[in-house]
Amino acid sequence: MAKNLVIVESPAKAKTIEGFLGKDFTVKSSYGHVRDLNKNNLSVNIDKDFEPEYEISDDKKTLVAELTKLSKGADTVWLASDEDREGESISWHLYEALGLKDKETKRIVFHEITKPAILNAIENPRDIDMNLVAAQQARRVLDRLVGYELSPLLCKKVKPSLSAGRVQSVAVRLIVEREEEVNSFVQTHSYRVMAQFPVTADNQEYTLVAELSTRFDSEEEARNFLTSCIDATFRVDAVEKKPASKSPAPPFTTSTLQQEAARKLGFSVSNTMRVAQQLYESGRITYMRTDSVNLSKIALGLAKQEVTENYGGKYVKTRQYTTRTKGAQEAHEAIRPTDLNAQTIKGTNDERRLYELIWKRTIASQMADAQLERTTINIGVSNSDKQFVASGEVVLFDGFLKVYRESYDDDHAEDKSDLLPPIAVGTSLDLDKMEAQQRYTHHPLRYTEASLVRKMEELGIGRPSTYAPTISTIQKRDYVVKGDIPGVMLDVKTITLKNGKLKEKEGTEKYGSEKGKLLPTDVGALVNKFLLQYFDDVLDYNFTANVEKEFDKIAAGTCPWNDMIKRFYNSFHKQIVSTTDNSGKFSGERLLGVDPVSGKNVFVKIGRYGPLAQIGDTESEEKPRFAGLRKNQHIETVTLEEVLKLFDFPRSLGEWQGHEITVAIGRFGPYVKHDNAFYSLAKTDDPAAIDMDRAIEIINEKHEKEAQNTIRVFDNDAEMKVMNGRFGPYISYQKTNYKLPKSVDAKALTYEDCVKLVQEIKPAAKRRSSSKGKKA
DNA sequence: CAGTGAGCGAGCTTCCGCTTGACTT
Repeated sequence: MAKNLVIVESPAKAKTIEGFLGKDFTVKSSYGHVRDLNKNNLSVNIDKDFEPEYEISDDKKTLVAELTKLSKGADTVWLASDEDREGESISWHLYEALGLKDKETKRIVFHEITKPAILNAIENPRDIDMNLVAAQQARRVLDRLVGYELSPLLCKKVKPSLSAGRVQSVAVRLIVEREEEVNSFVQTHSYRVMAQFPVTADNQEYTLVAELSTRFDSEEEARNFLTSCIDATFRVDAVEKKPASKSPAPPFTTSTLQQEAARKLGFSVSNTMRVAQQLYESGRITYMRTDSVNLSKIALGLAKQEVTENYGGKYVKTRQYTTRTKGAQEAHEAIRPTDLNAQTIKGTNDERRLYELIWKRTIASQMADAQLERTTINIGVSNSDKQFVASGEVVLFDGFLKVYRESYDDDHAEDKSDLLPPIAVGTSLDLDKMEAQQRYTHHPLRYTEASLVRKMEELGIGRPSTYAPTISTIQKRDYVVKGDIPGVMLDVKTITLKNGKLKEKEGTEKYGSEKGKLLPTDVGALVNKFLLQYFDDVLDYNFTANVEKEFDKIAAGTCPWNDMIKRFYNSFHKQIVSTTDNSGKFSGERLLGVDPVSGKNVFVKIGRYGPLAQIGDTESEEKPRFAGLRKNQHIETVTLEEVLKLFDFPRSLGEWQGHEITVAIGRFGPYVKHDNAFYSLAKTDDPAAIDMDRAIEIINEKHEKEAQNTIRVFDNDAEMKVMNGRFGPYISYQKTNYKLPKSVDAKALTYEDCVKLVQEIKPAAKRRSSSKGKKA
């Protein structure tokens, strides 16, 4: 057995490092944390100074046993987890879980995975920093207390199986408040005036496009100005040229990679991370969960060489960036190609595209500034004190722009590089055309996944490893959905002056359409309202930043961790108790009006299964009638008329093949029911308009599809079927599914084969009960 | 996947950060 055991966090890292060290070293991975608080209870002993009760995580038991065995046979165990709060804690948990001894344990750290860095680390070991471990423990306990006291309260007061936490609840708040900004936005309009002047200079024809420096509030003012311009003359009053330079963006961190991959490649945040993980595991890029913009010396040297070879020496500018991100821990390098000489790689389409993006960004970060010249031309109007302004930009030296240009969320922010004609002050200009057009102001843009990540990073909320999971959590809890906003058509008036005459035109233009945006659901909005009302301190945008300052004090050894937790918990727990005792159900109920048929009140609110409509008072003797709202209906905006229609279901269509057909709206949308079987309507179907013919069509379509997916049936047993599904062939037997191994030829199975396979194969776990099933 | 919704109350859920595969109909 090797004399030395090195433990790092990631298996890919372990493989690389093993190559740097000699045969006396075995390098293993802990796969992240090995111990944690028990998932099923609080596991923090409030009465014993908040002592946490740790246990080895279920999926780490065999790993810990293996590492323990290896450590017993080694002279020295090198704990080489990351150099940040979580990494220090991982080392300490390993120390505890493996039962290590001080004498034979050494703690080492490195920021880059290079041979010199590793060897240097081995020569400079230290002890585990228990202050840093305490800071992590405070972070862990705080998150557990907040999450496990708030979530049950939400379940009780709002709706079952909800959750709240330091990070997710603030993410939801951001989305809810942005939606409120959009809804309360008051749209105004103004008239923008553009003019075109033909110019001949250096034997070339140009069209000089200029915008009036002021806008008009009313149509009348705009018309008056254009009328006054019929007899006006135009003259160049000033030409100003200013040199400018642009610097490249720093190399990628997790957050900036997610943003750029979304803008340039259209990737979702989780797709970016999945593809990056593949690139990392195949050794193409450095670690993809990082908040650092730092590049290793080796990388800087390689980049310089690559830039020089491809573009020449004057394009080189070696730079080291410093992070400005709140709470960055910088345990890793920035995300970069491991081999900067490889401009492209082999792999899937997504892998190649993401890799090229990373390569370009890294290379560009080590290139010279772009040199520009910005020109502004002011054009005077003879009978007005107003001026037209034309501006343009010329690139004198492209520098890093040769390789890479960062994108912006707002397309309008892209710089326009109109080429302006060389022209002297005093030149008089002929007007070709002038146009005043109605422009509307735009509401703030809703968040995309990627812009939410940017905002969270700005607030210091969440970490590189949690951005993607947080986004999926708030969608899984149904606080937020990803969707499109169609926008509205607005009337746009245009007044044109050409050849000394005014012409007017009415048109329309689409405003406010958005794609792939995060939208709050009724539940999300209600939960946010509840939390803001009773726990505004935890929902505060600065809450995380403030507790981070306290964690820093703990890490510096100037404050005991449980003192900090006690201070927080005393007031927090009081709020929990008083809210539990003093507040009633929080349902967001809204009275829409009176049902004309029964004369009873009609409400909408959040029920046990989501938004619902209710006819009749809850307190009345007679049981109220209920109906779930449709997906596109919202508590705040739905009307009485729309709600009443929901009570038209279930609706009978008559009898077919001896059984009644009904159409109804269920949990998963509208459906047709026949002979105890359910058939979902197509998205294009209107449940109110379904007739007998269409219902039969829907039923037959589903039967055909099922027949197509059936590989084998058996005459002697209707419950045994061999089917073809999304994940390959499987046996369906007595409502349980059994996935067939690849070695089996599904078409050739006999009934006896199937019976045997059903006994051998572990049934496919059902998604819903999977968490429960594991435990039992 | 499938038609719930009050109230009662038993029993359960739930957090954030570190890591990968296993698994899904």
